[in-house]
Amino acid sequence: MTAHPTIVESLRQEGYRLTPQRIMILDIINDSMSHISAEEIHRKVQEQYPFVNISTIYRTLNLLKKLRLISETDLGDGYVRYELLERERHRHHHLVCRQCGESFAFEDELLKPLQIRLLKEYGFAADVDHFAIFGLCQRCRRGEGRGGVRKEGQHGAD
Amino acid sequence: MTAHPTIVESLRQEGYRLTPQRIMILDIINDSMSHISAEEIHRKVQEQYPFVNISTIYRTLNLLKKLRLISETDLGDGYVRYELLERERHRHHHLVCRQCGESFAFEDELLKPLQIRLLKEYGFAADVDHFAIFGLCQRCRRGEGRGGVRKEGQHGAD
DNA sequence: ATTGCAAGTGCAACTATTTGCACAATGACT
DNA sequence: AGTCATTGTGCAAATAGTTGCACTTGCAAT
Ligand SMILES: [Mn+2]
Ligand SMILES: [Mn+2]
Ligand SMILES: [Zn+2]
Ligand SMILES: [Zn+2]
Repeated sequence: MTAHPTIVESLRQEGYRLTPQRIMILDIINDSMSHISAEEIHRKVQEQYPFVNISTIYRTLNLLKKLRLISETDLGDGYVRYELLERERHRHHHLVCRQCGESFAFEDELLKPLQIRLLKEYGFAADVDHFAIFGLCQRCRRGEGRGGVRKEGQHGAD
Repeated sequence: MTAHPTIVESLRQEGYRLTPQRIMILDIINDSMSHISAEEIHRKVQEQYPFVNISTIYRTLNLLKKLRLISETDLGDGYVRYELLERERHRHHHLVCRQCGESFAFEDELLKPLQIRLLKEYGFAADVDHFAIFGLCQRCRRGEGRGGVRKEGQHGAD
């Protein structure tokens, strides 16, 4: 319970209605420690209230994304994943290894120079909310291709 | 006819079979002046040979992508689009305006510093083949929001 | 508390893309 | 030219995600 009241307020302020579905979804994203998929959100919502349809989840996620309250990212596991967008503190992005599937966070600071050049040279204001950059991690480059092989898809029971 | 013989050769050299489907698909991507979708490729293939299934298109695209012969990019119009990856010359990326939908190319050179820092500081070898960075273009930032409104989806007849 | 209506929801049908499986075709070896 | 193992293909069924439409609900004005 209690999605950042800040967020709930900003929703109402923008003229959007505070439905129980929206509040539940926000709570779940807020309580989730990391990137969460629509399917996972749907399962958790249904534990509380089983009549919520998956399309409502997607519609709410798209709204929150449009308002830049959450990020939407493909981290390469076959599901689009969502995360609260902290407006002030520790903005971060991810490096995703194509071989082992591991995901490493990196600081927003590394993207600032690019952002600045795009603005200066092209007048383009890049949305730098939450990137995922694919490639090969250090371990995999060294041939220490540890067990974990890239998995795509199929939401299973946890 | 005649997809870069270089590419056809590299396919055979890697031990993949040269089926008429693969050659047709490569020809179409090669002849296409810009980013092309799976559906568009399928339509063009079917003009020549109507029995090719769309799943073959996707499977071939996934193969060519794995071999880094083509790039796969979401340019925000609701379709994943494909393009030959020139290995040597003029590698480029795109800035996509979330408001007007316009797409502007920019040189790979701008991503080099980031690429180098990721390698030095994280040991991560980023695949920098063909990025699409979303944001607001100069015109739209200035409020000159020219007509064109963001369109998502629905492949129509051209 | 009641009303009215625009915004939101559930449902079913649809879209793009993936996958399992039985059958067909490639290309290496003869 | 013919054989054969293996790879690739077509088809149908599945997947995640979207959308039109009729019904419900939040909420502002009374
Ligand atoms: Mn993250
Ligand atoms: Mn391009
Ligand atoms: Zn790795
Ligand atoms: Zn624009």
